[in-house]
Amino acid sequence: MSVTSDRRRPNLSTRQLHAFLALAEQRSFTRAAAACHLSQPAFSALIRTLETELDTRLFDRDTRSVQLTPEGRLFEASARQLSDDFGAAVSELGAHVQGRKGRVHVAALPSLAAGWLPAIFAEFRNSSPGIALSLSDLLSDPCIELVRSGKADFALASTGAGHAGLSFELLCTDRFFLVCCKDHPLAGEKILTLKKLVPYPFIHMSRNSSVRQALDAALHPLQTQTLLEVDQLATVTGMVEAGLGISVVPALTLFHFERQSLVTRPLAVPHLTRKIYVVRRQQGSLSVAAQALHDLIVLRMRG
Amino acid sequence: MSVTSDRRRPNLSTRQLHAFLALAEQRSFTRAAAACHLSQPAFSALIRTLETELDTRLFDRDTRSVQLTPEGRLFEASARQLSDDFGAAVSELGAHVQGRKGRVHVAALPSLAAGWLPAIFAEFRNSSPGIALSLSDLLSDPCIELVRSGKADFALASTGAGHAGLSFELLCTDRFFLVCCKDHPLAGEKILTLKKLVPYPFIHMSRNSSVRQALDAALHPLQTQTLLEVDQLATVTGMVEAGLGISVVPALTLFHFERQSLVTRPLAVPHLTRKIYVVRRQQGSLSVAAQALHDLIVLRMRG
DNA sequence: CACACTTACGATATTCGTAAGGATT
DNA sequence: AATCCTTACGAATATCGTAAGTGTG
Repeated sequence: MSVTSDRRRPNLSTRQLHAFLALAEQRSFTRAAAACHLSQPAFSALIRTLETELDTRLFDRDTRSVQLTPEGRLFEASARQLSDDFGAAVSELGAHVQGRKGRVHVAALPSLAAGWLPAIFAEFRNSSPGIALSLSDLLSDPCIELVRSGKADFALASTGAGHAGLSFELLCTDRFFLVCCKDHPLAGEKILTLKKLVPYPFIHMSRNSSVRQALDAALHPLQTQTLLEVDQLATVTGMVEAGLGISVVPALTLFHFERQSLVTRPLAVPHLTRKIYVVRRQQGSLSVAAQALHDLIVLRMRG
Repeated sequence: MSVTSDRRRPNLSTRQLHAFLALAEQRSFTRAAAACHLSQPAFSALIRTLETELDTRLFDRDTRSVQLTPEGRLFEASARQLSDDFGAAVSELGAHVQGRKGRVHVAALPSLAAGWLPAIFAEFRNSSPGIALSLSDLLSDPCIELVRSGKADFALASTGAGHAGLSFELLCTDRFFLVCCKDHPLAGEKILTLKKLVPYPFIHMSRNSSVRQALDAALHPLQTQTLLEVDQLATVTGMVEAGLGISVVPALTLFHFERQSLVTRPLAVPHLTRKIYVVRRQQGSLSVAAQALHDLIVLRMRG
């Protein structure tokens, strides 16, 4: 029976590589064994098994001198390279595991991306400066699509619809506020119901925005006087500030409306909420970096 | 007590690498175990050990699906590269060990290089086409210097002087021949002694050649009529053929004198010999390729 | 309940360190 | 005699395969 199997896939370990290199440098079993924290006979056996597995004498050992054979010298270059590459791979992996390196791609609704996330990102960047951050500030559906395709690690979106393969975890329930000019009749109202709002001209977000969808659902069957539909919250700010109309937006967007001439007032409409979900793929864990950012987001929102 | 030592130098084996890659491809412990010729639990333990040593979960294993974690995907690229590099290094080494690849640098006296070695080299090249051959055709001293400096694997030279660190193994004892024109008075002599030669004009090799040194030693105290001293045997051929004089050369150089107009006759001078040695460094073995060529040279000369 | 991974466990192999052996200076 | 590598050997450790356990569709 032939024993060619050993030749085909010798089982080498990094310890053997390290031992080989130590011996090549020290040219002494005794010193190299000490450098490897091994007894000298154990070290000797380590080298012997390496030579057996490679089916070659790597060292000429005269009692008085130890030196590489020509084949050993050939292997030395490979061994050094391999050892370095191993070290680099392990240390790269370690950096990712420890959160010192990595990349996180978050998809989030524009309203969150502009107002609430910046502080979170700043805090995360401060504690994990080695993590590269990407943020896609898009509407719910494109956000979710980025997660599904694997381009984003997770999303902060508002659709609760059951997408197969995705998991939706409720992050928070966003209550709505009236936004109007300081001198608007509604600015002094104690209790703001939807019925009190509808007589006034409205600046709306476009229909595919999460803000608008939550609002429309709550208004039904009331009708508003829609003065304008816009895509960006910043535009709403400008329009309302110019006195063209009022608007209704979730708490997390109030960042856009902190201005002298404007007033923001909570609505007394319990069922008018926008739910924000953390959306991620159902199977497959997050990277260490993504998990850390996820945890921070959840902590700052709920903790 | 902290246990950071495992993190610093994890002991990985090529089997673990191979197992990892098999599982990453097959996405099934059962199939990957089969591919590695292991029982499934043993394979499972192999992966667990790898994850422990790297201090990371590399696979998300739901009972129903197995897939890489983000960190696992990161490591996959490194693992594939490392596995390939290992294979390349081992196979390169194997090729050298089996004599399918390699390089041999021989230093040899010009007289051997031109006449006797070509057939040897041809035979060696035929049986070992992957071995790159170098030949330095120099006088003894430069040949030996190439060996001492490690530039040549071994030399075929004639100095028996004791150089420290070099070993001299007698390869053959070269007897001398008269070379003269077919119509020269000596061409018909039955028994050729040195005394019969000295009256005639001599074409000599230069004093630092091995041929000349052996000859001078044997002549003493006889004196020859030195017509000319030249460096190359081929020049001797031309001079003798032109009828300018006679010469005395070792058997291994007779290749130069196989010509219609010339006669070569053995000398009856037992102590006139040139000894050819195989010179190599005392410690340190020859490469597989060099050893093979060495063995062939010894075999063809002595066998 | 069928399938796939994990845990349990006894048997086998490997690897360790101590101690003795052999060769060279 | 001193030094350095190898061999011998009992002990500790690791790894294997079989079989039982666990969780999910």
